[in-house]
Amino acid sequence: MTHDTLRRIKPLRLKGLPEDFRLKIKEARLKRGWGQRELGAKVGLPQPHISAIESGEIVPRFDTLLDLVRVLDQDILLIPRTLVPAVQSLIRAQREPAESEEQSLYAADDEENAPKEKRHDEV
Amino acid sequence: MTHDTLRRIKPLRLKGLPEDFRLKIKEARLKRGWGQRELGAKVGLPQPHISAIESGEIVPRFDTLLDLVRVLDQDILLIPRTLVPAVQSLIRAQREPAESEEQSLYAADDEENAPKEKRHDEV
DNA sequence: CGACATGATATGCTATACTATATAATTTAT
DNA sequence: ATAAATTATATAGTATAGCATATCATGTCG
Repeated sequence: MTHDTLRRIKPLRLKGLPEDFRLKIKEARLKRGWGQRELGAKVGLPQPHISAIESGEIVPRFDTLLDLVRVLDQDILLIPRTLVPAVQSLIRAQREPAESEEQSLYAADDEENAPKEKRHDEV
Repeated sequence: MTHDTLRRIKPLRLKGLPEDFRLKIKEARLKRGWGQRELGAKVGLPQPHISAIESGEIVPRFDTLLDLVRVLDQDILLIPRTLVPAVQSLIRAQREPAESEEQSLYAADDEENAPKEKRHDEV
């Protein structure tokens, strides 16, 4: 019964973390030019575990998730329901380039670190 | 700097959820006049487990926590670090009565439901 | 092509969240 | 003070997150 194979064409319903959490984590990781191994190392998790979290194979403990998002310069907050839309638009506003005629002088620069080239002989 | 964590003689360093999460959950529960048993029932957890979560004895899985806060009319969001202060003051603003000369017409009414009297012969 | 980096999968083991239940300890009400 | 409700603790079993490691598949680049 719980097995409904309604695997849409798209999101591939899994039972792990909410999709937006998974996507944002992965996106933030890639934006830094980090591999799963590198991210895992920073927080003390093995690469396969990062893979399992990002793919929704497992749902991590709260503290594990918190560690993860924090090395990605994010945080997890408890938000009253009525404030959720406001907070989300705040986030979106920062995310999007702030489209006006004039570009703002400073890029919306969160976690916008140079992907930092990595050589193959580095540990 | 941050909010000086007054780890006095008391708090007895636990490994559970962050303290503010635990306190806010408990506060929201009490505000509704719910006991641990009642809260647990709404989300399918036994009372001792709620106790363990609130007291910091354990750190729950993310999905468990999410279920919990949602029946308390709250949500958990991923916030970019730079936005955290803004979001927090948004929350505080709503929390606090908005102290001005004129009171606002409508109370800052989140989760501000009548504690709903309960009689002892009720199931 | 071959060397290498990355991510996905698999296995065995350990730690612990979670379930279910009972009961003690506290708090609140009458 | 007694009863009732609420919360904390205890025990035992199950499910699964997390750890460590190896391997496979894929992609990139020289």
